[in-house]
Amino acid sequence: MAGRREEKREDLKARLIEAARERIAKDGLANLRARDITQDAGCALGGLYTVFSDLAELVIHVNSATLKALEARLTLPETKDRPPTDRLRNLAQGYLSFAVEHRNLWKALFDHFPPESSPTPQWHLNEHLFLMDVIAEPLAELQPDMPAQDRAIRARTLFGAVHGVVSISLEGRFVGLPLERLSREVDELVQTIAAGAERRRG
Amino acid sequence: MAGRREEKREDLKARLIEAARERIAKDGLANLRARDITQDAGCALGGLYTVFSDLAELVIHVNSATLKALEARLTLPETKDRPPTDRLRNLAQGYLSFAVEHRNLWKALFDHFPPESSPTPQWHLNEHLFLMDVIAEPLAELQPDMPAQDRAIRARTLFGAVHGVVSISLEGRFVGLPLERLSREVDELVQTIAAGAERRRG
DNA sequence: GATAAATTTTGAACGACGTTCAAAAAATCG
DNA sequence: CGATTTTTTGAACGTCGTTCAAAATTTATC
Repeated sequence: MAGRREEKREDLKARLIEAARERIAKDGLANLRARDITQDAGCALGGLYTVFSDLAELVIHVNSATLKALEARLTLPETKDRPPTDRLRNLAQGYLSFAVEHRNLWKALFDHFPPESSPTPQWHLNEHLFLMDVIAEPLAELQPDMPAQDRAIRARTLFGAVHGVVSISLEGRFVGLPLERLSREVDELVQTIAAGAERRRG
Repeated sequence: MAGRREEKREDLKARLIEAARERIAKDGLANLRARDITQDAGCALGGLYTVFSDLAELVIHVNSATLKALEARLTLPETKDRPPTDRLRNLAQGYLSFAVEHRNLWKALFDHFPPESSPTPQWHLNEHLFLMDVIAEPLAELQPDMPAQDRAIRARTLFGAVHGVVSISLEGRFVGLPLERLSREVDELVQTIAAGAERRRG
């Protein structure tokens, strides 16, 4: 009967994360309430604070799950041996469709700012890095002579550009575009950047 | 003694906006408190609600002022008659430096989501459009044959790309870049996109 | 200028929230 | 089974945005 303690604790933790995940997916991060989560998870209000230090830490675990789902979506072997530009285009389209299909969970990735009292832990910051890696790989084929560090920075820039176009559209601060048109804009952006990179190669 | 009423009302409104602006600039949108604002503005807590329907509406007025400041920064006649690509590069650098110099006010532009009960008014949504216009102008020179509507969409994409790169960096979700390097990434991104646009012209 | 009526300003009070912690309940041990 | 430790509970606290009856002030009337 050893480890039964830890097991129950992990079970509660998982239930809380799942409850929070569903609430965020349905109503958005801004409408997340500790009382709703604990009710859904079947524990008392205080139970949440026996597992997490605060609500922000729970949200980080939800975001961690979202990042894993995004990684799964972006590492499908779909276009394993296509030209690097096509692989980048595919990544961008995958990012766009993930954002559209899981809008609230995706938005929570960027809308959540933990209080200064408990900043984002390093393990979660590191979880973002796969994004850079999946982008850097096709980039390496496009510009084999670029130093790895420059390539990492360039991957970040490419991600930022695609992410910016997607989020400007989905946050609806400007006039909304039909998804079809947004998809084309993203695709042309990636092609343009990829062509620009290739042109400088060698 | 006519209009004295309206005058006092407008004065209180201005004091509240300025107090909120200073609080956001110093401590960020997330730390904005109605009690702090009214104390700074020299009125009672309830006074805020005689002028604005809620705190969100006051924030919109602060964001309106920030957008006007950004517009002023981006419409300096600095590079009035330089090639269109240089003008785009200049706009991007101006956007970056504005974001760096007024980080919290700039962040508030994108972190503020009014509740569904009182969505962003049209007049404020319209205030964002100058951004599209200042970008569309050099784009028109680069691709004179592109239909105006396509150009408007393309301007949005270009803005989104630059904004994304800047915000990914300044929000510190990934490893931070030295400003100098960030500036170069933005510049090369704009040059690449501009070159890509020009290549397709005619 | 005194008094009444209308308007503006005030800040205590309210409900909702995240968080805490003493007490109750449950599990473990001798 | 009683004693002791551990876990779970939810009432209570402090803070927040917001409201609104009452107080203060301004305006109107004579």
